Amino acid sequence: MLPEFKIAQLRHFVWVAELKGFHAAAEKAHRTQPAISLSIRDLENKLGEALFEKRNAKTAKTELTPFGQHFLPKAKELIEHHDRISKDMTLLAEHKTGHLRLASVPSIASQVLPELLLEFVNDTPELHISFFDDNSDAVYRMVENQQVDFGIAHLFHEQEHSDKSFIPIWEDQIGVVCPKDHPLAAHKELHWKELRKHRLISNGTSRLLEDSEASPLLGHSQFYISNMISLIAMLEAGFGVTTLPRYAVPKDSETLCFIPLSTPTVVRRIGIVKLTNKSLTPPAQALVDFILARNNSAE
Amino acid sequence: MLPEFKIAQLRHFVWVAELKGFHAAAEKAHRTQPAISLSIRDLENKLGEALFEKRNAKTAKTELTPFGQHFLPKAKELIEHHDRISKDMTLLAEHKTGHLRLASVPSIASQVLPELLLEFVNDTPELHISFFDDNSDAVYRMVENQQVDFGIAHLFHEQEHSDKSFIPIWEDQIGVVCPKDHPLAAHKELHWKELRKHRLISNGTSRLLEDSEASPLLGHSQFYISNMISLIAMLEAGFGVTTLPRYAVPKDSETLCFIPLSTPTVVRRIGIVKLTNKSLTPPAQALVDFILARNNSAE
DNA sequence: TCTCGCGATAAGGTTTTCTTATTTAGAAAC
DNA sequence: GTTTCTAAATAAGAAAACCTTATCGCGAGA
Repeated sequence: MLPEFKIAQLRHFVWVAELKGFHAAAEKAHRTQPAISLSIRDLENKLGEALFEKRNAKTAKTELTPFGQHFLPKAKELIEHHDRISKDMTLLAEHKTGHLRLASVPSIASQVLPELLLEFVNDTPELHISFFDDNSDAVYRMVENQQVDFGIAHLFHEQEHSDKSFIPIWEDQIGVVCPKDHPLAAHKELHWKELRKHRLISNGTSRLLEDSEASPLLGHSQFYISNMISLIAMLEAGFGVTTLPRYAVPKDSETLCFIPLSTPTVVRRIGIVKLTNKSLTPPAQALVDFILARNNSAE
Repeated sequence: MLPEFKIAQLRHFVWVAELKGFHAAAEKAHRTQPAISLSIRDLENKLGEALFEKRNAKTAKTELTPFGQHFLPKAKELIEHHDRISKDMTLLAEHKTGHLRLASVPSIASQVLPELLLEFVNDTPELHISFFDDNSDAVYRMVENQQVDFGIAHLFHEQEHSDKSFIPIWEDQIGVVCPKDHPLAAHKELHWKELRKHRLISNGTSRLLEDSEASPLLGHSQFYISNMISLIAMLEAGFGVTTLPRYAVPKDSETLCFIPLSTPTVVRRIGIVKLTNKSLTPPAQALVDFILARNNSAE
C-alpha cells in the first residue's frame, strides 16, 4: 500500500530536475525521452502529486513543484545510500576489501605464506588480514570455532573431521637435517639405515615416521626436543642429526642442510582446512583460489 | 555498471534470511516460492556471490553465507530508508504533515479562518500552519515573495497582477455600523442618502465606495480613523456611524449592529491569491480545496 | 524404503518498461 | 499573423522483466 520506488525511476527524476529537461535526462539515462516521461508520470501517480509544474502551460523550463522540491533531496539521499551499498558489496564480492582471518602451521607460515601473501595483497590494498600460526591441532580448532575463515594444516587420517574438508596443496617430504660439515651432508639422498650410525634427535614431527619402515629409528633416538629453536641450535652445535619435513627447515640456512629420505619416502600432506557446509567470504575464497592457481602453475 | 537493486528484491532477501525459508518468505511477499527463488538468484548474480549456503546440499535450513550476513543489515537499512521516505512523501501528499504558510486580510482572518482552520486541522495533527494577517497589499506582497503558499485578500481591478491568480470565495457586503441604540439601528437596510443626516466616520475601507453612487458621502465625512480598534471604540462611545464590510465588524458585538447598504450595494470580493505558474504544496492545495468545498456547500 | 518438506528448474503467460512514430503547444523568427 | 522550432505528451507495438503452474531432485524423518 505504500508506494515502492525504483532506483532507476528516482534517478530519472533527479536528472530531469537537475538538468532541467527531459531530453537531457534521457540522454544521461541512455533512454529515449518518452521513457523518461513515462517514468516520471509513473512516479507522480505513485505519489499522487505532480513533481513538475504543468508542462503544457506557457512555462518553458521544466521546474519542480514545491512538492517536487521536497522530494528531490530525499530521492538523492536514497540513491546515494543505494549506490554506497552497491559499491561496498561489489568491492567485498571482488575481495578488494573486507577482513580475512587465517591460521597456519608454522612451517608454511614462515616459508611459503610471506611471499605468497605479499603477492596476493598487491592489488587489494583495503584488505585486512589477521594471521595466526600454531600447530595443526590448534589450526583445526580455530577452523572449527570459526575464529578463522580457513586454516592451513596437516591432514590427519586418524581423526575424522566430518564437518571439515581438506584440500591438499603442499607435499612436505621428510628428510635428514644436519650441519653442512657433517659426514651425511655429502649425500643427495639417504636410506633410513644410514642414520643408525649417528646421534639422532627426535622431535614433534618424528611420529610421522611411526607408520613407516623407519619406525625402528625412533627407539634408537636418545634425545627428544620439542622446541624448534632449541632443536636447530642443537643441530648447529653439532650435537647430532634429526629428521624434519622440508618446510620446517629454515630455507637458507648457512650451517644446516637437508637430505631427503629415499627409503622410506614419507610425505606430510599440508593443505587447506575449512568447514564443509560453510562458504568462505569472498576474500577468503579469493585467497584459496590464488593458492590453488599458484600451486598448479608451479607444478 | 554497478548493480542496481530493487527494493522488492531486497525485501525478499531479508525475509528469506529472517524467516529461514523460501516458502515462508514467499507467503509474506504474497508471491509463489519460485518467484522468490528467482529473485534471490537474480540478486546473487548481480552481486556475483552466493547469499545463502548451497541449498541443494545436505543442509536442511536455509542459512546465510558470511557474505550474506554482511549484506543483511545493509539491505535492511536501505529498505528502512526507502520506506521512511515513501511514508513521508505519502503523508505530505495527503497533506497530513508538512508546513503550510498562509496570509490573510484581518477580516477573514478573525471571523472566518479560526473556525475553518480548526475544522481543517482536525484530522491532520502533524500539519504546521504559519499564519500572517495584514492588509491586502501586504498579502499580495507575501504571495509574490513566496513567503506564503497562498493569500486571502481582496481583488483589485486596478493593479494588474498577471503573475497571480485570484479565486473569489467570499462576498463582503458594505453596510453601516452603528450602536444598537442608534436611530439607524432599526432599519433592515439603508439607502446611502439616509446617512447624510448622521455623523459619518470614514476608515480604510471607505474607498470601496469611491466608485459607487455613494461617493458623495466621502466628502461629507469629517472624521477618518484608520485603526480598527479605535474605530470600534469610537462607535461604541456613540460618536457616530461608519461604513464597513460585514466581515470587518465583530460578529457578536454586544453594542454594535450592522445594516447592509441597499443602495448602492457594494460588495468587496475576497478570495484566494496565488502565483499562477506555481503549484501549491499538498497541504496548501488541500486547504484551498477545503475552503472551496465548504463555501460551495454553504451557499 | 517411503514419504514429506523444501527448494530448484522449466515453460508459458502477464505486466512492465522500453522504442519508434506522431501530436501538441509555446516561443521565437520572419 | 503565420511559420518554424523545440520540448514534452501520447500512441502502439516490441522487448524485457517478472510471476505462475507444474514438475523434479534431494535429504530427513517415519
